[in-house]
Order: sequence, then C-alpha cells, then structure tokens
Amino acid sequence: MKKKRTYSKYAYEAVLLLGKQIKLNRKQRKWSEQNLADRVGISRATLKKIERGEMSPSIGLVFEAATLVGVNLFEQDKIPLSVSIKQSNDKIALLPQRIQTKTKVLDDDF
Amino acid sequence: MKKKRTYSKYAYEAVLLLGKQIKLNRKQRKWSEQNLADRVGISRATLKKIERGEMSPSIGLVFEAATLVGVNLFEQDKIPLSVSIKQSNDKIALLPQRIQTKTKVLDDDF
DNA sequence: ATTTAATGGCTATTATATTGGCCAACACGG
DNA sequence: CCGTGTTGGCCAATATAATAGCCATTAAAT
Repeated sequence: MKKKRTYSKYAYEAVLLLGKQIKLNRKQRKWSEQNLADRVGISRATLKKIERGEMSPSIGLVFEAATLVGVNLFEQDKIPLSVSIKQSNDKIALLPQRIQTKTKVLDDDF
Repeated sequence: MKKKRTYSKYAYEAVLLLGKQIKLNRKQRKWSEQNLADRVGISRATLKKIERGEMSPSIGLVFEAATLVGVNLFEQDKIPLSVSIKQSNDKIALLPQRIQTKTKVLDDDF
C-alpha cells in the first residue's frame, strides 16, 4: 500500500518546471537521455523521472543534472552561491536560536 | 556498504543554500522544526536533513517545505510558473524529438 | 526503404530514504 | 534559578527510490 502524499500546486509546478528546463537544456546540447544519465551517474529511468517532474527523485540528483546541463539554479548570476549561503547564515544568526511556542494556557481553562 | 556518489560543487551549494533559506524563513515565521515538519507532513528528522542541505531528501519534500515557508523558487515573481512551464514546452517542441549521436566511424578504422 | 539508436514503459531486485522513538544538552521565558 | 520545549544526534524498522534489464515504438540518417 502506498502512502499518498500531497503537495501544494506551487511545489508541483516548480519541480515540473525544473524538469522541463533540464530536458530543454539537454536537448539543446544534443545529449541523449542515456548520455546525461551517464554523466550524472544515474540510470536512465531516474533521469526520466527527473525530466518528467516527479516529486520522488532526490534533490541532489536533480540539482546535479540541472548543473551539468547548465540550468541556473537561483538565477543569481551576479552573486556566487557561497556568498548567498553566508548571507543566509548571517541572517539566521541574528534570530533567536530557538523558537518559543506559547503553549501556556492563559485563561482558557474554562 | 554505501555507494558513494559525487556531486559538483555548484550542486552542493545550491542545495545548501535552499536549505538555509528554508531554515531562515521558518525562523522568521517563528515555526519550530516540529511545526514545519507537521505542516509538510514529514518527520522532524527529514526536515533537519533538508535544512542541513543534505542531497538525499526528495525534491518534492524540499520544494514543499520551501513553498510552505515562502521561499521563492525560481524567483520569477513576475511570470507564473505555469507560464514558464509552457514556454519550456514550446521550446522543447521546436527541437528534434530525438538526439542523434554520430557513432558512425567515418574513416577512423585505421 | 532500411538501419540505427533514442525514447517510453514495465518489472523484480537492491539500495536508500523516511520514520518513530529516545536521549542529552540547552535556550528561552517566567 | 526552574521548567518547558527546542534542537541535535543516533538507531532499527519500514517505505520508497534507484537500478538493471528488457521490449516496443519510431525518429532520424543513409
């Protein structure tokens, strides 16, 4: 029995778009599925899932495929990813390290 | 025995950046790990892998988490993803449906 | 028209992700 | 300072992804 998982429409579309972009770039480079799969180090079956926009493949494999065909993740162009990572780290450091939930029942003990 | 897989530096950084952004946005919303994990419908352990930037989680779960905390995938802002998907489709349609590899040995049979 | 290889779909097997649970450390608010 | 809940790490069990391999179809090149 399969566990059915639900995703938001936006997530579905984002994964699908990424897959399409990979397929497009692969074709523009005139690489066959098998060719790209070999470069990424995965099976052709998995690559097909990726290009089809399925939710199951690991993000590492998807991003690696995207990288190899030259799809711009984050379209930052200007800023290197390493810099963006550092910026995120800095912002995170400014926030409290732990979240506080007020589970405290104030006067709800009716 | 584990199979070791290699990824390009860019892919590593892209996954890591996405994880950082998710963590940052989660904290800005004052959601605990458990809170976000519940919303996504995954375990806290998996969410931690996502925020740590590990390559193994499925792209569906990562993108769903990103979506729920409001991380802009593709930062397109202007164009809806559905439109971008269509554009990709159109471009793909213009390309030959199959790739041709010239395996033909022309005069290399020395 | 013929040949070659790319693509799509399927299955069984193996590898790996995901889970749930537990523990320890500690940050935050009272 | 105390209590509570967050966070981080680890493990065994289970669910699922990834693989290899095969077959059928058909686009592309000769």
